[in-house]
Order: sequence, then structure tokens, then C-alpha cells
Amino acid sequence: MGMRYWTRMNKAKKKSAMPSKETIAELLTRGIEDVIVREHLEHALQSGKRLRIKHGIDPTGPNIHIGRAISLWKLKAFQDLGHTIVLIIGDFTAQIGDPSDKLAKRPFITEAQIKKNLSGYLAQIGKIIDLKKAEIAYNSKWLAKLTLLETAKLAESFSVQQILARRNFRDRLERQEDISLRELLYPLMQGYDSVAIEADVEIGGADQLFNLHAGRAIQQHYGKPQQDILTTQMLEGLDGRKMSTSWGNVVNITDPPADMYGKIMSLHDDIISKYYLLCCPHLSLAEISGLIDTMKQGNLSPRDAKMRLAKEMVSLYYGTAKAEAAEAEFARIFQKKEAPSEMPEYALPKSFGIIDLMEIGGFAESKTEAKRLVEQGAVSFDGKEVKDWRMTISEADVGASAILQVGKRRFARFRKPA
RNA sequence: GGGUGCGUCGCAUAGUGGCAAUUGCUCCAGACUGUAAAUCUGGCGGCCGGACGGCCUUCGAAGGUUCGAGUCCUUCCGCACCCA
Repeated sequence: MGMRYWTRMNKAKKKSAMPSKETIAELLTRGIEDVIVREHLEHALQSGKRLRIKHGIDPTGPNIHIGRAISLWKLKAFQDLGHTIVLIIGDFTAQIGDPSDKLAKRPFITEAQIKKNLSGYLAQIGKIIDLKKAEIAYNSKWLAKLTLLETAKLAESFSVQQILARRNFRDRLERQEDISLRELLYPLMQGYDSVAIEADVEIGGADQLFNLHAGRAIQQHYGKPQQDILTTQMLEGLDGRKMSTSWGNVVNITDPPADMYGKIMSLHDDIISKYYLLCCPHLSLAEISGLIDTMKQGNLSPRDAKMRLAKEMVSLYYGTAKAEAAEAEFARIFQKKEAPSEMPEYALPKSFGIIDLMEIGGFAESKTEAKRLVEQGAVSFDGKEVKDWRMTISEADVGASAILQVGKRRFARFRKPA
């Protein structure tokens, strides 16, 4: 059976550091939605026992965004206290598809797709968690081996009523939408992971509550001690709506510094404090509440609060130097409206139309679109606005190089061949 | 297996036999500003290198009826719901 893979090597006698009451309090409240069972977990933390903290990640997309990072930072906090992080890479469950965040049925993801997503995953997670100290497990290791009989035994842990009590299943039922059996099995599989790795605690997003509960139920079903559950608060996207790739309001932790900085600057004012709390684990609560108070009193403008936030977040993932560079670049382009320091470069043709340049620079997908942009006054070349898209220019008209700008933020430099 | 309904430009929607085709969101641009926010305005199939305009390609696929078809008919594919 799958559990055998998890020897107790790491479950040694080593004790974790004895945390203060304040540390525990912050651990269990900051960015946290729910703690189950609170007293049990508090006890465990105070006992000095080294806990096995489970966290599952399904590689359903190529990137980890700052919403998912909240759980990772929480794991890091546990890791810093000496507990063992057990990361479960859901290469198996990803194929089944977590129905948690979906209102509609979820399609199968192919193995190839998962492999592709997986390739950069650990590197991303490693930005937050010390992977050398963590256990990493792929749940196909035990889930792929379950026979139909074993699966049936596993399924015995839940009644149909219990599974269907879940909110999004019930909603879909009421709307007479399709729910496949496979989707109902998902929580069981994820729960079985907890049995396989003998989790003491599981951390996940608030949307995972049902799945995490399933872990408890299934551990009990298999006669194991039940894990405690910690759910982290959900983070809204930049525009205040649910964070979703298709809305384009997501900040990925792999976004280049300048992008990350800029995206955060577009954050809605009313969720600034939430972002500080959830995305800046390195700032103390006192510091954050100080900042927010100052802002509320009108002594710190929301823009400046965001600039600080953006800088903090970029330096969290890329270091201070990169963060400062991103800030300088942002000020340069958007506040001083200058050209960025770096931009793609192309060779300048001998004689050309402005439309041609836009095509070379990839600023328009068709000539019609390029013309449209010119007509809208979005294009400037060599510092001058282009008024007529028929404009042609020859080499002699420009110096060594000239900058083509389209819109506020797209630039390219055209350089004469030497 | 029987029945009903549906497939429209990223997503979601409208569509009477005469439309490059409605509206919302996303998106792009402009103005404004404290930002790439909010708000307002404009745009959002392609080609003809101005404009008026012309031409081409689109409404699941293939045929057909018609001067003309997203709109009618046939077949096929896909999806959903109901009954079994």
C-alpha cells in the first residue's frame, strides 16, 4: 500500500522550537480563515512536537500566483518553527480535476499538460519554501495503485449525502447541471493523501475546506489520528473581483519585477491593506497597521502606500535591488512619461512606412489594426506623434536610432545598421 | 434506445430571409489622474496604402432551396436536458 513509501525517517525525535504565545497567535490568525480544531492545534504547537504539515498543489496551470502563495508563506512559517512540510504534488489528482473553484464541470487535463506545468513548479515553490528541508511527494505514487476494490473501500468513508452537501455540488444539482462521478471522487483522493503521508496538519485555501475535511474523515476511516486544518483567506484579484486567470487580474510570482510592480500599482485602493497582510509576511503586524492607519488619516496617499507595497512584494521575490530598479522604471515611464531603459531593438529598414515598423515590432496583428492605432493617436516615432499612417520615412530622416511608441507602454527601438 | 433543445467574432449574449451581424465583460486607444485604478469618449474580421467607397472571408461541418441564408430544408459532427 502506498503508505509504505513514507518511512518515518524524518519523523525523528528532534523537537521544534518552542514558540511564544504571540507567535502562535499570529500563526493561527494572520491571513487565516479557519482553524479546525483550534485547541488541539494550539496544544500540538506548544508541545514541541515536530508536526507533519501537509499541503497539496495540483499542477493545473503553469504558474503559481500570489493568492496561492499565501498558503506557501504560512507553510514557511511552520517550517521556520521546525516543523516538517510535506508538499504533495497532485500529478494524479490534477488529472481528476478539483471541482472546488469551478461552477461547471472540469475537463480532464492530459498527462502531457501536467508534465509541462510541473516543470517549473518546484522552482517557483522554492522561492518561498526551503525545499531541502521539505518532503516532496507525488500522489500518483499511491493513488495510481489503488485497485477498484480499494477505491470502493475508500469510497465507503463518505455517504452520497455528505458529498452532495457540498455547496458547489448542490448548486450544480439544483441547476440540473452535469456532475460526473469522477468529480465526486476528488475529495476522497485528496483526503487519502493525508492518510498516505500521515499528516498532522493540513494547510490550504479557504476554498479547500471541504477537501481538507475529507482528509479528516478518511484518516478516521482508516483508523489514523485526524489532522488539524488551517485554511488561509482568499485573496481578491487586482480589481477586487475573484482572482482568475481569465480575468487577467492575477499576479504570478514568476512575473518579472517590472510587471509585478506595475500590476500591484493598479490594485484597487480598498484592498491595499489586505494585500499588505496576506502578501507581505515579512512585515510585522505592527508595521502594517501603522501604515494603514497613516493612510486612513490621510497622511499617506494610497498611491504611495501601493508603491511601498509593490516594492515590498517585488523584493520578497526578487530582492531589494530588483525592486528598486522596478520602482525607478515605473516612475520613469508612468510618472515622468519617459521611455523605459530597456526595450526590444530592431534594425531600421532603409525606407519604410510607419505601418511596417509597427508590424516589425509586433504592435499590431493586422494592417487595419495598425492604422486604427495611428488614427487613435496612439503612435509616436522619434518623439513625434504620427498623425498619418501613410507616412513614410527614409533612413536619412532619423539619427542613429529612433523609438517607436505605441500606446502608453509599448516601445521598440529601431537602430540603423552600423 | 425514444423525445426536446442548442452550437454566432476570447467569454457571454441578440439576431426579422437583405448586416461584417446586437449587447455585456475582457481587451486596445484617447482624455483626465495618484497608477496600468476609477470615470468619460472612441475602437474592437481582413485587404485595397487617404476619405466616400470597393473587394474578400466569417455565424459547428457539408450540401441544397432562393436574386439573396446566421436566419428555410437535408445529412453529418458536437453538446445539454427529459424519458427509459
